[in-house]
Amino acid sequence: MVTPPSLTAAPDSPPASAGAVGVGAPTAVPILASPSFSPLYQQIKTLILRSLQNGEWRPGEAIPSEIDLAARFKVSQGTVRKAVDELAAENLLVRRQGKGTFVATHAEEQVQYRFLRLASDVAAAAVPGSTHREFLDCRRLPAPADVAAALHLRPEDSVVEVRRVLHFTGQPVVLDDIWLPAHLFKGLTAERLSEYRGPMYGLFESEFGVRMIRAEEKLRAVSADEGVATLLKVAPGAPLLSVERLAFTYGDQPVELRRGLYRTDRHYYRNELS
Amino acid sequence: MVTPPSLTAAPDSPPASAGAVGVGAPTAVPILASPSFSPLYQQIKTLILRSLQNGEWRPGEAIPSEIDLAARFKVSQGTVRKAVDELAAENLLVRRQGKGTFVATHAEEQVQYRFLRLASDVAAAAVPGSTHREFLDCRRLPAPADVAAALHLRPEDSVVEVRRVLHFTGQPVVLDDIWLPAHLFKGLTAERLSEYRGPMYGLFESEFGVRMIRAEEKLRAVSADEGVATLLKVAPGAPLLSVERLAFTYGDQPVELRRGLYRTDRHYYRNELS
DNA sequence: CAGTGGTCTAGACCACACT
DNA sequence: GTGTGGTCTAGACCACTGC
Repeated sequence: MVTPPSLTAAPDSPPASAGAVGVGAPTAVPILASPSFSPLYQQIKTLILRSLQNGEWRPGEAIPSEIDLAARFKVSQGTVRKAVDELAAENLLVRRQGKGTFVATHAEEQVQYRFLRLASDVAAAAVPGSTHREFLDCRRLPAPADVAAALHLRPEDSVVEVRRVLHFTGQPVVLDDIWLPAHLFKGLTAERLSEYRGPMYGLFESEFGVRMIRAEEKLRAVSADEGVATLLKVAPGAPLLSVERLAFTYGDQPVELRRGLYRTDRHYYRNELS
Repeated sequence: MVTPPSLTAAPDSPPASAGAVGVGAPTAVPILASPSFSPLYQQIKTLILRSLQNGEWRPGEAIPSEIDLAARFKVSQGTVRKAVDELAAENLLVRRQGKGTFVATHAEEQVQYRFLRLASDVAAAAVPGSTHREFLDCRRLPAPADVAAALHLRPEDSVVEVRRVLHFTGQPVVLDDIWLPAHLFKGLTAERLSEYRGPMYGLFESEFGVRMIRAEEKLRAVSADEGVATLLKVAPGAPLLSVERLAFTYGDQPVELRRGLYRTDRHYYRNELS
């Protein structure tokens, strides 16, 4: 008999000082959040996540080195490493050997358009050839019921509604309707959207401090109604790919609902299964 | 000066005995495949992959314990662990604490329909409610040019062509045309397909030794032609989701081309972005 | 050169599953 | 209890980047 199973409270466990708990002896003493066991590296991961959320490190910046983090959390470098590994696997951090570990961003070089899965039938490269964004509308309005439900808003909350068209090589391909919680995006206008160079999520990061972490999409095939047909320059009734996206920021909080209609006569939506 | 950079040939490196290379001293001595450096755990990963491909361990079976593998490859348990971790992340292996590490399979409990991304608008659960598979056709024929190209076959090779309809809760939802290299699927008939309980890829594993590892899909919206409309019980011209899948086995070898048409009036194709 | 992430080892202990 | 994967540590060395 040593310790009761699945409850390994250290006899001399110190009061939770800064969050994580150190080890006294050469043996690890994981802190226990109570009945549910949580490994040390998971707790470290949560702490790093919190710092990311708090904006302690901004997108694109380097976070402290593993050695520094290990000292700060009073754990071994290997434990920090495992936490960072998982955050990198979730695309929240980016490791660069010899340089450091950086906060992921949508507003950067290669990994642009992380969430856009459209590819061209002809162009070998992805989409970014000659892209043009046309913003048709940007207004504040009370949240429609379905939008409020998806974004976890109250019926009296308001949202920003954006409508835009994406053109590739001169052709309209994507029509997006986008809803954002108005209280998070004060001052968002069609003009600022038009002026900004780079992906929309980059602007959201730098101007509003809202970082898109992950998203869920629901795809369907639909027929173009007349208004949509005109905007996308297809015949009424033409088949379009409907992509409904719910995007989340830290803590699985939904912060964007997007309903897109894609022309798929010259492009396709690519996906990888494994 | 110790060793020339990026070329760390061990002075006493033994001839590649069984594959991996041991360490003489308490210090690791990674073998080098030549100019391109490859960490030890990557080499171990390749060796495990080879054993999987050779069928040394069958789908669903347990592979040797980490300790055994470490002894076999003459590396530390930690190095084996990292190799296995990556293979588990790629869904080739499944770790089960306390029990062992198992070869992933499509023919098993929960993880069934790993590659089917359809979800129902109503049913909370995924699809597997009341599913019925109807096989319309299964024949051998010379590979059409596009199919041959996708599957890396020569024009004179032949393929097995399968046509089937998937029904959920009594309704036809999916029409699939499937092409398989005939030389890998000798003896595949509509009857055997109908008799088999469980996912098609499960039958491919157990009966033909072909394991689907990953797949690429291209999605588009299309209009139903008359033949398809009849089979899926929709109006001609109705929008359908077109899903073209190329599935790969070990070594990125393509072994299945599938063209699916999905009704998306009561179901949708779900996807996760991160 | 120093600093960063990346690899590897050896050993201890914990959580889980079976018998 | 035994054996499995899971966690944690400490220390050594390697590879890459930039001063």
